[in-house]
Amino acid sequence: MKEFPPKYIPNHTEDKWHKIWEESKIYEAKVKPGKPKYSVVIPPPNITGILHIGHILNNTIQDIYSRWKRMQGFEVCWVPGIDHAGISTQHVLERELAAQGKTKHDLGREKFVEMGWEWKKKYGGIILQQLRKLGVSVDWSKERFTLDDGLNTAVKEVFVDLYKKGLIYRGKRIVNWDPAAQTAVSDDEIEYKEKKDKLYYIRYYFRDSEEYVVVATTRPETMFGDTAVAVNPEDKRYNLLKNKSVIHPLVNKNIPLIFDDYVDIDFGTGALKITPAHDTNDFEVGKRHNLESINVITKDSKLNEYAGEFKGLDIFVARKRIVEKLKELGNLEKIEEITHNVAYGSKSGAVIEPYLSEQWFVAMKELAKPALKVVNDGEIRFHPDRWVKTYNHWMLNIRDWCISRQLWWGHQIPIWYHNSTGEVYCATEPPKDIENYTQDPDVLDTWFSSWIWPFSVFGWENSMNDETNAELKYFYPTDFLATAADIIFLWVARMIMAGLEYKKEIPFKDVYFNSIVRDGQGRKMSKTLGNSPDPLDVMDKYGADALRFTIVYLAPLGNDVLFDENKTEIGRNFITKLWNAGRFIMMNYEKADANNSIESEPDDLDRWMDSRLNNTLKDIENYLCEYRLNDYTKILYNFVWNDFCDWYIEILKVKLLKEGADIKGILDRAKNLYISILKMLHPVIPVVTEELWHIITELTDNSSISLENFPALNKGQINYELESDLENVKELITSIRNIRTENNIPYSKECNVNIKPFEEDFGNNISRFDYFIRSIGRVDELKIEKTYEKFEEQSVKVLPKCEIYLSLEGLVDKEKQSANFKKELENLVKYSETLKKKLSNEKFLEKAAKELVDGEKEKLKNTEQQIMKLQSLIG
RNA sequence: GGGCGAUUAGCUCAGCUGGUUAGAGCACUUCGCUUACACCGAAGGGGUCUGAGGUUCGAAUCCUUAAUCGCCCACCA
Repeated sequence: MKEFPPKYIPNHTEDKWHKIWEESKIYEAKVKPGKPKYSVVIPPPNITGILHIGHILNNTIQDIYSRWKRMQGFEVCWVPGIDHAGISTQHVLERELAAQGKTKHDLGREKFVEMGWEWKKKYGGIILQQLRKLGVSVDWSKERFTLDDGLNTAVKEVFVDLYKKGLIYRGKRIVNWDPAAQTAVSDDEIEYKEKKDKLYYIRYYFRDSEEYVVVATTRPETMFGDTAVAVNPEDKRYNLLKNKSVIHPLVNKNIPLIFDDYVDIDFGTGALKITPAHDTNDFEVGKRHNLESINVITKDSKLNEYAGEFKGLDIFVARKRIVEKLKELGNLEKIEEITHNVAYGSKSGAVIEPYLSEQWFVAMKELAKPALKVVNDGEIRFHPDRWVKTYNHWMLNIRDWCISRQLWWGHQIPIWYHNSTGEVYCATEPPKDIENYTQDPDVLDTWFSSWIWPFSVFGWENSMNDETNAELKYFYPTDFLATAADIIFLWVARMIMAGLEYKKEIPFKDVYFNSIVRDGQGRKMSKTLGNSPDPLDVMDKYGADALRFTIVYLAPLGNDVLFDENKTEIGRNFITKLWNAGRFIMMNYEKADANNSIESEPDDLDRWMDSRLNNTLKDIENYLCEYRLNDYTKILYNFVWNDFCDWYIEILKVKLLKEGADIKGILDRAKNLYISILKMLHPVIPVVTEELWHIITELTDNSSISLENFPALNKGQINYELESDLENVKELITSIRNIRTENNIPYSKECNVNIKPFEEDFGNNISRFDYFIRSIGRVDELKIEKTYEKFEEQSVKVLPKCEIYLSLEGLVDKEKQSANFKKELENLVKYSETLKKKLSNEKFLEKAAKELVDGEKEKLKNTEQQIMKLQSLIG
């Protein structure tokens, strides 16, 4: 027998198994015709990212399903990878250059991109390295990068195809401009924050008149782009002013007063300046009234030549100067303090400017239609399903997707312009006479490569290789996607659209939106708050399995998780308990050698445990199918701790001590149960179960529990009657212990106990278990008989089906006991009254199910019997 | 402004399609080194389920409404 280590040392064991698993390539997936497959693609973490607690939850969930399905005989393929994260990475690179006093222009595009690849080589895989610590069973041989050659080919193919279908077009639109990153960003990359600001009321005078209209603005610097002042046509105040013009306060020009429904009569003065180039709504108004759009701000948010004397000033500086000037000129009516939402780039933190520019767009309406259908028809299922509503709302109001970014790091748009004719050339390869063409300098939004992730990772490059690619054919569509709900539009919806467009098939069947992890006070984890514990530290301190178990245990489907580092004790303590249970079983084998007893048959206790095990197995299957992962861990936690350790092992101790016990037989049965438990737990705590399995089975090769079969449900072993008998026995034992505690009887002292059942049947039933009532109840003599006369020195407890008498040689605390009786009696009387009331209700008897009524009658009978006994004891 | 979710013991949460004298873990109290485990064992105390209406024989569970907290979407100068 191998030595069973007294303590589990996570770090060492985890490193060992992670290495063995990776080297023996057991998680590499192959095309196996005829064998069912289960495939998952990882949500590729950002190249610039580092592991946080959210990743732990997300990847543990994927690992649980991968391991579970693998143990159920599926060919499991879980593809890892990373995202090139356009804006973030460019930001990091530029910051690095800035530290050397350089800009990207000093390097030039080619060198800059090279620098990106160098950086990727050096740091890009950090997060995947960190993920290895978690013990994920991904197929490392299939690792992909959203900017690798294969992805690049696929991205170009999709772009060209959509362009040829007319779904990609170029247009001059107001986009969200990030002046720090100097690129367009999508709506989804913006955060709104409340900010205190000033609202400036400015007079626009009518020509040759003392009359004026007042408009309010928070951004006076854009007024050089004003091309109208608008009021609502229904607004009586302005009725008489049709066809009039006002004078621009700073530029000597007329601007028309126009009438448009968009203007809110009740807000401010009811008049609004229209600056089409710098506001989305103004742009729409401008289009309706054929107004000119004048862009007055440069890409780096300075005023341009339209601003006259203010040209070249940063907009925030210009704002102050312009206000001063307006004051001088007498055009400033007043300034109000207001709080409003301001848009910030979620990556750069800079204030986002609405900016008019040429960008590339994907027309989304047609792509969205089939994608809506598959989700509403249930072909793709969301968990929890309330996200379908959110999805529908967005998809029905979908807007065209701005896909061009003015960056260098990313997939450059496969568009070339003829140098002299300006003709547009779009193809996956450059034009032959490349010297006459210039490629569009922009790159594609990062999500343009992410949205084809589920099929591009399997080698999809174009519709041609679609047919011939065996991996793609076998593994697509994938089965499961676990992700955070905040990228439902950015990523999930778009993957569905791309999958349907290019594979004519959904990209995944089940989507699990995992919880958002918050800190102990419910605050979002954030760098600035410093409330996000480093998962590597936590894993180092408690073990990766402990963290995995804890985070899943705490994460209910659809709700947030409040995570505190010290909560990891839940998982750590559980693992220790599991470890020691195994250690106990193995320790006892030593005693088996000298033992020459005959083989024993399984007894009621074994049958009870088999029943509990299969019930647990049944629940596990349901929970995992319903994506209730916290329930999966919870039920195992309770099963192992309560049923297996607290009762089964405790009773086992008694059985082992019995004269002539079949020690080996008893332990073998326990060991088999324990191995089943290890397998049931393996998906969530892979390393410790692997280690224990090897110790227990004494396997020394590189075989793995993760390749074993998951325990199969045997419904025939479920025995509710026996389980309820055991519940009664447990209640009896608990009551005996209770009496002992109340009378301060030391553990070492055994007592004599008489159980007086109200019914013969009950007595017969429990007398089967008398040997362990005696031993774990610390009972010397146990009598179970209906007729028993009590002596003086005894303590009594009345249960629903029997009385318990415990002899005390010493003193019985009679006062305490009768106080207890009275209290109990009070409760029972109250209870019996509610039962009586219920049972005397005609309608209840008439309408409620028969079993329910009978159940209530039974309860009343028991309760009244208890009451009678108690009364006689008091009296 | 629109939508979604939450509100159950001191804390964190279970309680699925209405019928349990409302459960768990942590914390708390009192014992306890007993053939694994003090990261442990035993026994206990503690809540009427945010408020108000309603449906029902019966509601923590369904409906209406209010309050509080949180998230998402839109954004009015």
